[in-house]
Amino acid sequence: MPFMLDEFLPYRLNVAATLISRRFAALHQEETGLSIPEWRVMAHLANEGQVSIRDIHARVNLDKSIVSRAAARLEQAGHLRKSGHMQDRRLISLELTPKGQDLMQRLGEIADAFQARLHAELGPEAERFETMLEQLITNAARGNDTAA
Amino acid sequence: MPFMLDEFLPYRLNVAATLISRRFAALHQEETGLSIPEWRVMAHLANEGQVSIRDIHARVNLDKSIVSRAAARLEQAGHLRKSGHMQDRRLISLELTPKGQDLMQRLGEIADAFQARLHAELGPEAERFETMLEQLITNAARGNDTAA
DNA sequence: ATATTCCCGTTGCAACCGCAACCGCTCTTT
DNA sequence: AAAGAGCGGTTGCGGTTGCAACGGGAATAT
Repeated sequence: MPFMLDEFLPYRLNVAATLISRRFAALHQEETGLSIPEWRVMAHLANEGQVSIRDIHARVNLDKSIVSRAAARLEQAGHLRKSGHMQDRRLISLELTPKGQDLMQRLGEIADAFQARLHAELGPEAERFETMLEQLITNAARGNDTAA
Repeated sequence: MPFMLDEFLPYRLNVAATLISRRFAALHQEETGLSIPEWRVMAHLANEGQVSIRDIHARVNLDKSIVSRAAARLEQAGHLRKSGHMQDRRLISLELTPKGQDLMQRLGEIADAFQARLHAELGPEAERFETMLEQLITNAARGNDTAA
């Protein structure tokens, strides 16, 4: 049994992730033009209100620098506004502009529809799937590496 | 319900994929130094023998150019050998060198062990999980986009 | 046989990623 | 209060990605 690449879980996860992301991108890309990092920043802002870069970095699995640059692009595009934090002047408060809120409103619907579609395709066991995915993430998150 | 990013399947798939890939990389990186594309090319060669670039491209979800460059690096490192195809001189035959075979031998063991470990962490339903993952992939593969 | 079309692999290029260095600000220590 | 350590965000840089264009080779049509 020489080892089969396409039965290898990491490989399949990667393939699934890129394909699904492409599908999703195809649904909103033309309307929004957002990249994946930009989309994540927007989505996080949409239900957190005022947030700093480091918060996003900690929450959505993106490097500081990526969040920083995504935010710069989004500000440039008029989707969010940066403002200084007054207690701690190192921090920067990010906040959606009305324009950004509108966009996310629309995008949220697209995302929800897509999510529903995926669930439908997965059938009744979609919930199980999500749970196990969660399992994988948390296991990997706290370095399950050297331990045995 | 403002839309929760971390219940969004594409997002979670992406996070899971990158984390798992990181875990796997940590296990073999130091020994092999292979990047993900390189690893895929090697793995495919390991159980296909002589293959052309386009075959790999079609099988392992990588752009032509990426396969081409990965192959160049691997040849440079002495893991594979390129040779011209004689029927069709457009094609290039890639083949593992003995050194490359040794590496894949070793790497296959690491991969199998990791796979086993993941299955253990997922518990008895790992099979179900794999099946549904497959489902997602095939659904996405043949453009499930515009079809309402 | 020649021209047109198509295919394979490589390369150019612009964008992006990840990491580390950096600068300014805050907190702690003394 | 001054110095040092620590934190937050940006920027520089090497390497990678993805796409489109290219050049050589094969296949088809006339």
